[in-house]
Amino acid sequence: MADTAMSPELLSLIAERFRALGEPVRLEILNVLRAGEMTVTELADETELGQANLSKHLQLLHALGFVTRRKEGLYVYYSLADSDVFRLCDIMCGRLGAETTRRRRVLTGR
Amino acid sequence: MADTAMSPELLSLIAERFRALGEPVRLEILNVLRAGEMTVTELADETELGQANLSKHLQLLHALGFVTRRKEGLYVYYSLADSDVFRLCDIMCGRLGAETTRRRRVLTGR
DNA sequence: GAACTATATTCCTGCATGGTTGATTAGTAG
DNA sequence: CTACTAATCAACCATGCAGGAATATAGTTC
Repeated sequence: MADTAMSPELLSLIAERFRALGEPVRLEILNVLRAGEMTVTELADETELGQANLSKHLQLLHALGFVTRRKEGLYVYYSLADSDVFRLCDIMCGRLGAETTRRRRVLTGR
Repeated sequence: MADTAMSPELLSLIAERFRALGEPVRLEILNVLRAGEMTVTELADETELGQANLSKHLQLLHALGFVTRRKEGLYVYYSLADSDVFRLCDIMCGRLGAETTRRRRVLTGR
């Protein structure tokens, strides 16, 4: 792993996943799923998203491995694949906190 | 932090930061900066990006606290603000690895 | 002052993608 | 079989944003 390691392909794959999390509604979906597995309609209720729209987001999250699907009769149950998302969010939240202090330091004249 | 914690505002702030990393060229910029602080033109050489384009990406990365700036004479030196980005990428890479094994398991018939 | 360089900003174009609506496919119940 | 529901798919529109060209700003040197 020298300086300029990281092939363009790998960077694209990583970016693709970050981008998937770069949409508030998708984060919300994942956040709602913390409560446990849910059907699409339950999720639609919780998130106030249109069904088709929600379905598309779920396809994407599933394709990228953020959620798992389980079909049972008429229903499809979605659930979180793992807790990585929240580890990632925690780091981002830490950054937000740091940003605020930094900004305050600037305002108060260092 | 109950079930449906996470205000929409917070979700947006987090998403905004994920989205910033959801662009291959920005990841590349950050990756190149691992070698140490650099001027815009040096970065332009390394990344093969246009100056205006690069500058815009740098503004964004700076606004979100991923890089720091230091002006010296005519030059502006950019450098990584911290190593969070790579912690984040590491997690994503871990996910990529898991994905591959998962896919392989499916192909080989579980 | 003028001439030059490095960086930032503005404007424009094209593409990617989120959201909606309406069909379409699975699965159930009668 | 038909009638119904859940979920996905397809086509569309509107917005956002990456990229590039031209312009503007800051700093240097003469």
